[in-house]
Amino acid sequence: MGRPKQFDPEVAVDQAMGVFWRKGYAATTPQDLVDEIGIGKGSLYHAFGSKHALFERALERYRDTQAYALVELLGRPGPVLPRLRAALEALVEMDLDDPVRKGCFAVNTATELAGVDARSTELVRAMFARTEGALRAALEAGQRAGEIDASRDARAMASMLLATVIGMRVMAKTADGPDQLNRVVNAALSVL
Amino acid sequence: MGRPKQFDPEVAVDQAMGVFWRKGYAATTPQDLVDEIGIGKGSLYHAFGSKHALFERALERYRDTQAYALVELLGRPGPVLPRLRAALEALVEMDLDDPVRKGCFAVNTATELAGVDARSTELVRAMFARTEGALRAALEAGQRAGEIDASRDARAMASMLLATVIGMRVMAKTADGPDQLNRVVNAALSVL
DNA sequence: CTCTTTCTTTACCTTCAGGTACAGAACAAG
DNA sequence: CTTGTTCTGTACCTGAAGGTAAAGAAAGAG
Repeated sequence: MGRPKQFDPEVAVDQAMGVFWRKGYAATTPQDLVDEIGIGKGSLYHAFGSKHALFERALERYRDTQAYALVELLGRPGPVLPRLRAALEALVEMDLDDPVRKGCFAVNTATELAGVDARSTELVRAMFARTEGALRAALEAGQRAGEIDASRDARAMASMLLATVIGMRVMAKTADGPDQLNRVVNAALSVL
Repeated sequence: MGRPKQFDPEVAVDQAMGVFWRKGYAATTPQDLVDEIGIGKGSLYHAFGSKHALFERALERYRDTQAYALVELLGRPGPVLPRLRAALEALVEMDLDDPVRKGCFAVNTATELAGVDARSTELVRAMFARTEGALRAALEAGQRAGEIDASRDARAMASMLLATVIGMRVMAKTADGPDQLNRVVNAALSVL
């Protein structure tokens, strides 16, 4: 009962995610949010409580959509190396094709809020850990299939690949062309 | 002539760098700056013009001290691989020993301001390029000395190492112990 | 057709960001 | 010892951040 909402909260969180992702937490104002979502400030605060609470929901949404997509892609069946290459190339293409170069929301949040906001820090840490786990699982599958030298430490390689991916996504924000990032992808895969 | 300054602008820029590095650009207020530097707001604006101008000077100072230190370390004579390991381990130790986990100021600025502030973006791009160049020079020296397989593409390895270093410094902000980062260092060096 | 509940709108509030203005203080030149 | 110049301190300003309050609108319950 009661008056029904004039907007879909899930959609609103999605739109808020876009703003926070583009501008960062501190630089995003309530005005930016209501402009993007298209509702009044009253509704915004009635539905979400605070800018910070909405940010958390946006970050969770990122985890459940974007971050999950990478994990899912890595977990598919079939040969590992081509899948890994496809995943990295897809990230590079996504990042460079984006006209505003938002990069990775988790990485942006790590640099802005780690140590400042415990909940956000934890969400980012968990996303990193999940990605690392997916990389490790893929590498181990490749080792079992004989695609990858089984004497190498899959866990260490996964950590390094995670660092490489994170670094790439930062570099995508300043890179002027695809060459640098393509070199990273090729070098990273050539050592497995 | 005229009244002499009561403070050393170089020192003030250094202190400002600390604040911006810790909190980021948007989250730093003029009040934070005058509190840290210990001068009045009048002096602050008289000496530096604007928050943004001071930020640029702080970023340049970072380049000339911190970023340069890494390049210098990589450029020293002697065997390359131990030097590379020492450099990476020093970064990890620095990042983890820092109680506020500031990470890398250039990386933080890349994620916060790339695409928003052209001058800062360019400064960061230049720092990345310099570091990449130093890595490449070190790798090529290692190849000439027979320490590193000369058939490998030094440029691509340098790009990958740059990405790895950047990624490591982001991960240092959320990592709860040194294990993950040590794995990254070991894996990165084991593939050269 | 009222009552209750939930949402929307508009207005409003407090604090502070980011910066300016101006009067006075500290120098050097002449 | 005045004059011109640069620095300092205090006061002040405008706008907006982040959020609250109150009144009215839209639904279902009975």
